[in-house]
Amino acid sequence: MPYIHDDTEECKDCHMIADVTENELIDLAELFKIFGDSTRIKILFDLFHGEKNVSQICEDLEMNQSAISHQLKILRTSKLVGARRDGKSIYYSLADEHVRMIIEMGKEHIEE
Amino acid sequence: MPYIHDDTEECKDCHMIADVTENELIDLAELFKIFGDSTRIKILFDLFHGEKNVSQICEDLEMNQSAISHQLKILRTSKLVGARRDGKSIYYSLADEHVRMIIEMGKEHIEE
DNA sequence: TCAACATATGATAATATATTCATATGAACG
DNA sequence: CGTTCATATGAATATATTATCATATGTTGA
Repeated sequence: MPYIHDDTEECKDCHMIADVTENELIDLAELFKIFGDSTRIKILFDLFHGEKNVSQICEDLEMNQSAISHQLKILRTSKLVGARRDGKSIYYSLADEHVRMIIEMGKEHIEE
Repeated sequence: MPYIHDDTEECKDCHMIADVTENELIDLAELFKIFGDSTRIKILFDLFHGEKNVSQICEDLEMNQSAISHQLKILRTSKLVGARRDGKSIYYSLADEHVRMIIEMGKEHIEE
């Protein structure tokens, strides 16, 4: 695979983005996969408005609590959202500005 | 679903990105889903270097032609790549700069 | 401590997705 | 026109993913 290298050595054949290894590409696909589900993207979008607890997210998306929790776990594991406990509730929020930017970027693409 | 509206009317409850409808979010997830497969992202990445025909892509990714063609069809349908025929070969290329930017954005997120 | 509430988790079933194999289409050229 | 090369496509299988149901964990306050 000429342009996808096993390590991060300088590539003799190409000069653009030869520093991307196969594993990095797999990670990248993994990241986009997280955004590629409508429930998860609705959750992320819901969190654009600030932090929310699980019950609020369930109400907003009109979905059952278990489904939401399962997806929140995936988002947490991928470090796309953060969580903090306050009493019985757990509040979720977007992890960083990248999340916002990636979504905005996709939005722009679609809106054309 | 307070923050996800069925139409694009002005929202009374929120002021940020209330112009996103549920269908737009589904489209957005659909777009990210395309990037969320390692074969497709390798193809897109391969095309960063300029247009290539199917055989070249197969060689670069070390994958069989049918698998590549199936994924190219998905990329074509989603308008992420363009295709032109030259004799017996069909040359594929990235459709626009957004594709490049979305990938770069994800790459940045990962590299942190 | 126990009941009530909020959230997480495991198992299951339904659905979606990717790859492979076999074959079809389509172009070039003798 | 028939063969060869390049690509596309359909069917089948294997695998991954999601939502649901039932239940577990953890927190609060009586």
